[in-house]
Amino acid sequence: MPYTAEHKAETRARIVGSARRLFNRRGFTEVSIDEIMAHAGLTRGGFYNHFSTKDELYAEAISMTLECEKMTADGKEIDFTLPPSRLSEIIINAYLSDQHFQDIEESCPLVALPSDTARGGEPVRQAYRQVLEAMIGLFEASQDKRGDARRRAIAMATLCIGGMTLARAIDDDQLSAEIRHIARDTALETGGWKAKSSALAAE
Amino acid sequence: MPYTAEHKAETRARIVGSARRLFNRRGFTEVSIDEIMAHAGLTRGGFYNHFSTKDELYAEAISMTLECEKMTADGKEIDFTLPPSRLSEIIINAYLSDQHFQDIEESCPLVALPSDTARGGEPVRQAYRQVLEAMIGLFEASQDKRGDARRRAIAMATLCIGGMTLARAIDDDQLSAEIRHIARDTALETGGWKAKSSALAAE
DNA sequence: TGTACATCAGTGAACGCGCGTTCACTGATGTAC
DNA sequence: TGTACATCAGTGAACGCGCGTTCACTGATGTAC
Repeated sequence: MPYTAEHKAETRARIVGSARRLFNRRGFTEVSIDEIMAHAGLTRGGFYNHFSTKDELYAEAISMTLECEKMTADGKEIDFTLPPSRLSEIIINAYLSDQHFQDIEESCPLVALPSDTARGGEPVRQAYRQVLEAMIGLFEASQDKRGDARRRAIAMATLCIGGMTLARAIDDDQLSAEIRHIARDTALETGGWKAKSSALAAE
Repeated sequence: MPYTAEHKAETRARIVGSARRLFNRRGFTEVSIDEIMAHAGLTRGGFYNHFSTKDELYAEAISMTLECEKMTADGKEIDFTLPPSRLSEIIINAYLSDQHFQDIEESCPLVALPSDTARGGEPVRQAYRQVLEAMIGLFEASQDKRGDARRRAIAMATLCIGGMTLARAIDDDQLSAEIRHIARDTALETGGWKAKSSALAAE
């Protein structure tokens, strides 16, 4: 067997990674297979050695978030061995941060691609749900000493994703920051943490 | 002058309305000018008598929500002369309802097109912001007897839009309903109203 | 009131272009001997 | 250890197709006389 299985897996992962970044920036349909392959250092035709159709790639580009847990906060990698409560607090702050607001390519797909996913087929929407459930599960684990854990976790996730989605869609950076600060503080309060700067966020 | 000015304005409005419905369902770039014109009862070429480019249409399709206040709740038109507090309560319930979840074509563009808008030019993002500000303003007016009115209003808007956006993106109707119920109840509580069915929403 | 005319909303063929996908190929690689 | 070979990851030209936009046109209409 020429070329190892790892070689093929690595190439495949490189294609998915390239697609993820391009999709985050421009959406599923506006990115061509040509571009995805070029960014992965390959040429057009080879795509079909790894995927049978472009649609197949959408779900993988979203699911990738579950595998590579290389999320960062303040430039440092997030330590996933921290206790759930501390971890969730860090994630809420990172999620609605300036850094996540600006770094579209490395964005969480839940923020970058909700409309594209809603119009997509079953596999993409399943992948999107799985990433969302992972986020909700993480928040829920941080609430185990309080009642209504799941309810709070879903409210927190909605505030994080919804807040950043709105911030990205509008043309006014000041309003974007205000929405992100309020979403962050409300999510933190919902989870039982102290809001960072409610007064500052209002102006 | 052949054809009245109203005739041209009506045709133009028909094109924008046709575009609005198609965009809500499939997004900006996946809808062709051919389709938009056909749904408006016209042919391809005439488009450029009304708009100089396809991009110009995006902003108008979103702004349209501000003009035609024909929102409905439980099948009835919403009465915008109601006091702000009662009006906001009705709108939150309508926003996260089954009806709004299912009726994609007549959807609020804030839910249907956030990703498309984030990738769009300045005019689209301005239109999106104006519709969002109208929603925030309406919620803010309902809070005038309470402190932190704007903060609460932005949290309510984020829960409404974020909750419905997530509900539309996933492949599990039960989880969609759970998210919508929790977003609705949390928004209602944030505004000082009674939640409808917190217990039921949890399961 | 009736008619000739100028206007311009609407038509539909045509343009260049880039897309997703196919396919015959090529050449780097691991394996058998 | 060295070599011939089979495999298949990757190549790039080609396919049919639909897009946004242009343009010469046509014919319904309001207006001037």
